[in-house]
Amino acid sequence: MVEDTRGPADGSRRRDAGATREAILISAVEAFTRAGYDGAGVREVAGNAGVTAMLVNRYFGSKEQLFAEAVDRSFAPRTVVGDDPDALSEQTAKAVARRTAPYADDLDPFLLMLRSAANPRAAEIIRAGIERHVGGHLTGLLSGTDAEARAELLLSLIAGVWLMRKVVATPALAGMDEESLAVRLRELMRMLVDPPPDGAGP
Amino acid sequence: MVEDTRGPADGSRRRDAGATREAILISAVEAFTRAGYDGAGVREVAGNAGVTAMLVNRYFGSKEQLFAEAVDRSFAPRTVVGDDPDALSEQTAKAVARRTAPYADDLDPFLLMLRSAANPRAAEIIRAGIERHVGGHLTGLLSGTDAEARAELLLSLIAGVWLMRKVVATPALAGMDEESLAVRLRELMRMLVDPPPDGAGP
DNA sequence: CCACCATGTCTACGAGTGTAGACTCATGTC
DNA sequence: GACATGAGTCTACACTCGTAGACATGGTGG
Repeated sequence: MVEDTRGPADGSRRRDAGATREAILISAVEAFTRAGYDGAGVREVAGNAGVTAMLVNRYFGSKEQLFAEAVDRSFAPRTVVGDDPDALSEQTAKAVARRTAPYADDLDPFLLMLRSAANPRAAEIIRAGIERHVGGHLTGLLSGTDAEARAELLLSLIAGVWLMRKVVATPALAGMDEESLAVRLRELMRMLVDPPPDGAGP
Repeated sequence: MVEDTRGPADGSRRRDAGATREAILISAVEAFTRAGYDGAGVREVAGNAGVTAMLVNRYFGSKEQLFAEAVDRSFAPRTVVGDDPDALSEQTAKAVARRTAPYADDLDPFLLMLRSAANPRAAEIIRAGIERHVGGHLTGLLSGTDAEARAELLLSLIAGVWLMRKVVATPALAGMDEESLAVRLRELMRMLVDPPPDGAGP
């Protein structure tokens, strides 16, 4: 009886709206992270959740709204940037180096962003998600002038490394060991975090 | 007589294989830069070149091969990173700040990359294109240890800023004035270009 | 015990995709 | 002036996409 390919073993979860909705959302995060907004289909998301495509639209309204909730779910936990302002450079650099290592393929919000930003609708949703979850939080951790811009530059650096190391897979960066990368990144991040260079007064 | 929408006014270029091929390639660079590999269709590329979709495949074999040639064409001219090793940080920082300004919407290879990297086939083609055109050139400009990795980190920084400022359009970075951004970027790039920190001898 | 409503599925549509084969027509040479 | 060759087009196929409406079904309150 191999009738059902994936999902909850065809008998565990039946007629449980909350659990089904959750399963769809989790499947959506996984699919959007792996293939991006345009590359992931509603049928694929539904299939990996053990339901039909129509149920996705019944619960989430449309693919776009499903993506919006998936972005929220993916960006909500702070897995990359920590909470301690003093150790921000150190911890973030280590986290980026570790989570972009070749063996690690977690479900990172950065991967979801990089693979979905090509679509303008998706890009707008991502922008809103960043502003709501990470942008404000990160800006609050920084002190000095241009905190918001420096926070977004920090995100730019992280996203760029993620892109080149994991998505495009440029050889030297993809093969770089975690320690060396963490050292380089920490120095770069220190420049954005610690000393606000500021314009010298006249 | 508004029978033909775009292209060479329906009478200028007729039965000129070379010119037609060139027109298709230019149209492809524009379309792939604006919408990415998945977002741009062969019919759209053909239409903007004033021909039919089939001619594209007749000249380029397939959409994938067309994309490969478009990547080559887009990455060949060195418009962002200069040729002078001494002024590399200064010139590159200024170029990035200027070409990611809100008013500027040129046909940048970085935009093409960012909007196409979601597709794995396209990502592989882009990786090859970077290695062939910019990677080696940039590595040659750097001296010291880990030149290749530092070159790719430089590209990561550029790509990240391009992504956040132009594609995702994060507010603070999108609205940042060119001068301030150039200053920040120059300092960050100096750290990757000028002094190879190197491991201190034991 | 039965009816009801939420939960989930089936069929289908219209549009769009990349691409293959057959076709038309202009152009240059004998 | 007829004809071969190459430039370009037309029609069509097999497929996927997101989504709408009608239908089936299971758990639960009366």
